[in-house]
Amino acid sequence: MTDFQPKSDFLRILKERGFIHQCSDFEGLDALAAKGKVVAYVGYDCTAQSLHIGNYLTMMMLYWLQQSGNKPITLMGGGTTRIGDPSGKDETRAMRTIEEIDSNKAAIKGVFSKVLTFGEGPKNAQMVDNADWLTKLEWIEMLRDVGRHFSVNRMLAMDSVRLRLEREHEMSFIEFNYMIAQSYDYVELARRLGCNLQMGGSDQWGNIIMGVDLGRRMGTHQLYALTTPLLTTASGAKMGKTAQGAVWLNAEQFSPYDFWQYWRNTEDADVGRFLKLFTILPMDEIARLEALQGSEINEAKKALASAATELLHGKAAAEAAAETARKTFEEGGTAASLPSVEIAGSEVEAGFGVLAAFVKAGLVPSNGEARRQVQAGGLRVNDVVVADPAQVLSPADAVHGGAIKLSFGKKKHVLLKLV
RNA sequence: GGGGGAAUGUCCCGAGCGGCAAAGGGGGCGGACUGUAAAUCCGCUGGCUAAGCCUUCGUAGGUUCGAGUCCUACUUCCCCCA
Repeated sequence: MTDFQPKSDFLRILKERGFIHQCSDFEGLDALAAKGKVVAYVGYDCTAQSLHIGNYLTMMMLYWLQQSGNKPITLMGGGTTRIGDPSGKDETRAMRTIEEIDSNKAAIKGVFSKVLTFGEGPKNAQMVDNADWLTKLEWIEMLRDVGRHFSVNRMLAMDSVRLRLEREHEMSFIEFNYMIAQSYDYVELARRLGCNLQMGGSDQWGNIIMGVDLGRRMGTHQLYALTTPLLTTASGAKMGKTAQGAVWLNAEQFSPYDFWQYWRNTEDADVGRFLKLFTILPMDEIARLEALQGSEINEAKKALASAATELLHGKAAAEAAAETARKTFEEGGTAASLPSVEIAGSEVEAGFGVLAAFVKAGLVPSNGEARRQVQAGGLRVNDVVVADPAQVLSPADAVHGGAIKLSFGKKKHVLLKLV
């Protein structure tokens, strides 16, 4: 890969921005891309109410694909999610109900239009759902047409299966079939939409390659595979995890402000890499930001946060988040746009315990945790450290335009609004 | 089908002579230091109407003043034999 010099814009951009981990055939794919004839898809699981940062990476690949004159397809895994992908998992996840999957699917769909342009045109993005064909298959027919092309010997050698077997962890038959379903998806999309490239995370390599292989055996045009590297931070942690959980792409589950903060807190060593992967800033601008040293790197982090947030949540949301952060951190003031939680004024008049207030604000999960944090000096009311767990809040504390500012640690702030 | 072993703090791994809210580690959170970074150091890491009370060790019973620890049955997983 390192010595391959792509001629097409698509692969050139992906390569210089660090999206490429493995590809089944660089030359072949490059030739197609140069002619704008790539129709690529990425499959998305419907296991949660929102996609997360890992998915953002493949969405960016689809973005560059479309920008370079090719056609992107987003595949909703309405069918495959009913099976459950065993790749990279030690144990079977809880089975999801069909209602749950459908509800997740509905919640996820909207996010793609933030980055891709959908429509009927030949280069417009298209969304499909594999439930449309997978749920209609006939068992015997499926075995004869598709099943005969799969070697169980090879399937057993796949990482997703082998690792389970080696560790003597259970793998049920339904999961064993996941790769067949995914391979079949690829062939189906090749036939229906002329799809010729499947992209995904590096853990999907095996599944994708199986699809390429199935296509050859079933007589489709040549199919290609392209994967991105596993996302980790410079210090080795899995990306996308925060105190609250995953970094979701839906604003309802992870606010634009939190999203902005997530990128703002990037480790120094990751800034350049993330700018290339998660923003569409031009490469020379990234090179300039990357060259910053010492505390100047903070400028690069702000640029990263704003650019990434703008792409996903829009310019207004990104600017608001940046402004809130500036007031909060650089001026030490209180921005009215900090996340807020409402509380009945009457409740506070009667005297409201600090511990309960922090729980109410959602900053700590329990009274006990709040109590511990008081001991550790981690809680502040209106920027004053809470020293006494028995402290009581009153309406007089609502000094920020009818709100009390509660802080947990240095970075998490919530306004408790009296109503 | 027969024999043996294992399930622990609902994030994970993992110790646990009958007195245990239960060792240790990872992870996480907070504090100090900084640049809203990393590294390092310190503290915390079941709930509550909190010097007390309540609920936890696969499930259900039992023995005992007292059970994660002993007994019985059941569930699940692993290993060996057939």
